[in-house]
Amino acid sequence: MTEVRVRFAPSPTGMFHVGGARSALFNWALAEQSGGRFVLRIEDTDAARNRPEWTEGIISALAWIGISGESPFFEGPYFQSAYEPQHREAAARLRKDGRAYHCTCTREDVQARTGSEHQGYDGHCRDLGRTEGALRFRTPDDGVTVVEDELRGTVEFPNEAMEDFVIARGDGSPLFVLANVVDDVEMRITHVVRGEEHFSNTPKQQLLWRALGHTPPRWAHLPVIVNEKRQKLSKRRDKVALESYREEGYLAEAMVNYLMLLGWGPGDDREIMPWAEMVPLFALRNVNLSPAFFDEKKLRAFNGEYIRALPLDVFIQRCGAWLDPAWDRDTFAEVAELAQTRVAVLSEITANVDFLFLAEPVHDQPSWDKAMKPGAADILRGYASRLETVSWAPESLKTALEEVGAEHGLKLGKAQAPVRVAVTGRTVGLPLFESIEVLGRERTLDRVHAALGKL
RNA sequence: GCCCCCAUCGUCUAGCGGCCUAGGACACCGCCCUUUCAAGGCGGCGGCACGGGUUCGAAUCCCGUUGGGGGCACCA
Repeated sequence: MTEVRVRFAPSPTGMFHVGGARSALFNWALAEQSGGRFVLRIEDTDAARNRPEWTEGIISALAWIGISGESPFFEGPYFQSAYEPQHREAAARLRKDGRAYHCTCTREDVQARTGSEHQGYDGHCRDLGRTEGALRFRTPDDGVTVVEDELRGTVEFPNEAMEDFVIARGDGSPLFVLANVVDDVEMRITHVVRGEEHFSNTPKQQLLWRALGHTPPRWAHLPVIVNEKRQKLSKRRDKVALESYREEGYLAEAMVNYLMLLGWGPGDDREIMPWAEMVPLFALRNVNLSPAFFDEKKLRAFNGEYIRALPLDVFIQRCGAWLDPAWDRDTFAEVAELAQTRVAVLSEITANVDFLFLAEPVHDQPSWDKAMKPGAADILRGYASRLETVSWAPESLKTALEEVGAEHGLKLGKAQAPVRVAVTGRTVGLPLFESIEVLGRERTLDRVHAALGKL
């Protein structure tokens, strides 16, 4: 059995996005489960739109989700631009074999002749024996081109609807459709697993594979990922950059897990599943064919699951990047466990613990108004006086506030509100008495008095 | 306009002719727990787009309709 060689071929024309990540992951799973190879090829032949930082972005984003040269299944990255000689050579060969011909027609010429902007090229230059102009591939006039897609089965494309397409520009530079095929041939790709947006190109590419004297690979076209409006995710419209999710504090493990579930499922009732368990289960034939909506809410839920599953020390370490470097890590460690069930994305850690490190709690007027109802001053005054002498532990701090509340006919739930806002600045947050314990007597008293002064 | 694909709760999916009174997850709504908020537990809401066939039997197979999506560059 020949080795499975899949590829992922992004073009560095923007931030690496979640759709690409899912395609990469599916390919990665295929390579890993079969002991094959995952070839990364950067299609950098559109100089006008490429930028080196996009290339770096792709590579680092892939590494983030576990796809990198550290794995024996990884091969590359190759850069398409380096293969231009081969592309030109292939074009020349097709020309020589009579499979392609030069054409000097402009778009306007063709439209003028066909009288329609929807009609494709009319084959005008086919037999004119031109020696310059764009190079067009001669497509069959009738019959059908049959594509065997791993997900959709046999699909027939009428050749009548396929124009003689351009494979090289007038200046001889190769076009995507050609370069892509030549590279795949060159890199001995056995399975082309890519987004559905490439499906329409497949009959053309298959014709090219054959014209070049090779057996086409197995094709599999993945459904696209859509936004809430059911349209293909767009870099301009939608939040799609993997990097932005990373920066928000999504864990790679959660992202990988979620992405794998877009269009595919392990088959049982489990969803939270580590990569290693998914790999042997993954199969192209079980991939759904309809577009999947990228639901950030669900991603969030997954991320929360993964965060909670983290050992405490790992959680503490992972929070590091989101905490102000000036904030004391030992202090943070004291409340980290309490925070762990309260953050769904790591960036949320800040709002949970900032009160411990800031000179004054964050100023939040709505929270203040909500908590400082009439009677709040009595609670704060009463609690302040007990704070002077109470034994400094959560239980006694709690009892003290319960007593103050009781004096004013308030249950703890009500009585804690003004104290919480005075101490942390917010109406919601970590358990109050543990927070106070860590904050310390002096600072707590200062804050309660400060609040009293503002009332 | 032309070519192609797709169709199970709001969303992601399980289902691959009888195990389906259609299962799970997210979201949403209750209740419990509770110092706030989470987390956790329990429960609820909610779907096979429609119409024809095939079959003893259809969410599952076929056809049509409708609805979505992708593609039609001297871009990748």
